[in-house]
Amino acid sequence: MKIYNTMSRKKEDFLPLIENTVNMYVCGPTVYDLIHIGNARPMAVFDTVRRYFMYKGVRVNYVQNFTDVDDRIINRANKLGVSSESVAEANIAEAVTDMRGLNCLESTVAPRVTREMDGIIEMIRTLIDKGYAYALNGSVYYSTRSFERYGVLSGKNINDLTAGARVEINDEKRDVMDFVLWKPYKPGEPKWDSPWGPGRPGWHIECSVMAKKYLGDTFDIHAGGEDLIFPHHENEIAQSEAANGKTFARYWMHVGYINIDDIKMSKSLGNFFTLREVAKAFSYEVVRFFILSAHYRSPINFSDSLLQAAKNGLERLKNSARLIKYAVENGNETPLSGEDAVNYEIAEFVRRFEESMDDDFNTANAITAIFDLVTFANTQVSKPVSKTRAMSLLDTLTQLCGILGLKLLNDTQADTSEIDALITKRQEARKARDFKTADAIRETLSDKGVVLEDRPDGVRWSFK
RNA sequence: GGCGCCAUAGCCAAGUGGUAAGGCAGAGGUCUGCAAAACCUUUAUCCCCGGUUCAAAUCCGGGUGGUGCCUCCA
Repeated sequence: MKIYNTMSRKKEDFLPLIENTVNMYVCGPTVYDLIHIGNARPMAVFDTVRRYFMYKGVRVNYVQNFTDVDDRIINRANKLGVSSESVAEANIAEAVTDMRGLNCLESTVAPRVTREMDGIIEMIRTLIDKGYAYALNGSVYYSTRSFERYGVLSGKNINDLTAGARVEINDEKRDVMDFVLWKPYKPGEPKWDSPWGPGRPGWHIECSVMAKKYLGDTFDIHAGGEDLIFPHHENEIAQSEAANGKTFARYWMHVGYINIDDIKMSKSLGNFFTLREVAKAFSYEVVRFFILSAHYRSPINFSDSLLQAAKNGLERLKNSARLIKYAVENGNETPLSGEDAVNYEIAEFVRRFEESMDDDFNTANAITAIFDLVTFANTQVSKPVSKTRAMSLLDTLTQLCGILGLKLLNDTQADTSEIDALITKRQEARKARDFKTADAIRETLSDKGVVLEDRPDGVRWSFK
């Protein structure tokens, strides 16, 4: 398996530190509001990465944090006249709802900054002791120039940065490129005690601390959005490697941006959508499918028409699952000739799927393999087919889609006798050429989520 | 100013040396009371110029256009 490593800027063979276990850390959202679709991309992508590892028989320790102390949360809380804890608490709950909606597996650990203060203070103290950080007037700063490798991940040179960076004026810092590890308390903000006085941690230190605590000094994959490469991940490396004296993450994975009209979605431009509103207009599943339909490192545009196209494509997969399921329930009991050839074909689709996923999680190509499987399966089940053959088609399709976190069949149960009665009634109407009534009944059934197919051999129905 | 990325059909999107996957949309066909679904057929020489090579969308150089990071952001 190959993974593109942002650090080396090339695809590398992936070799986990511990056999059969992958430790990965994914930077999670800052919970000041509902998460937006930009947050949804790493969630969907790295959940898929995780599922694929699991499919390969590898255990995954998946850590995704919630940043629950931050300027924006504080601003929000002050605006609403409530505590920042309650803002964070409420939005974590919302984020969890959204993540479940996206069908993301629960994190092995979902740490929160506010519960990790001891570790944070500990690491800051270590950095000061080792000469990488300095305390000043209640603040603690990291001295970037003390860390020789600073810039390795983003490919930036400190001197180039200082030349053009629009840095806020802060005469206090020894160097404009230094970043804050501990911020002194200001009225209206939450605070924790520390050796440097009351205050709160800077943004970057939290991930260094939580990754160390839950995954160790060195772990396999550190993941997040592309916009975290600099300065966030760069700073994490500086902190962790300086404090621990070891390699931090061995592979860095970053998802591309989500754009609106080819322009990056951003807070400052205000051109963003919450995941909640998009899921309402389409569905979480469509969002997930849409995200996975492009390679995770490419930027993707977001628009209604693109979502609609994704929705239609996903519909095709679901229809296929329905057709195959019907064949599973109604197929021949005894195997037909040519089962071996079919099994060989099926294995070939799986092989192609894996080959694509093994190549830096190329979900776009993996989906192609699925579509080809679907065409094959649809052809198979349009002819007489055995239960066992239909079963292996269905198992394969649902398994591959399951790796992508897509559920094709919904398991809603309803009173089928009522449905059967309506279908009988409709058939009588059709026989009498009373198509108006027949179509009305079809409409009624459609509202119940029942799809009808009039076939030469009778009516077939299934839940959508 | 420094450092990057991208440019493939109407739309989206794979494809890093051997003569263009897939999806959506469109067109035609099979099936059908009409639908829906499905299946079949059909729609590109890969931004431009030059170079390397037996061979380039794929490598190199130049250009054009777009965009990102250097500030909070997934």
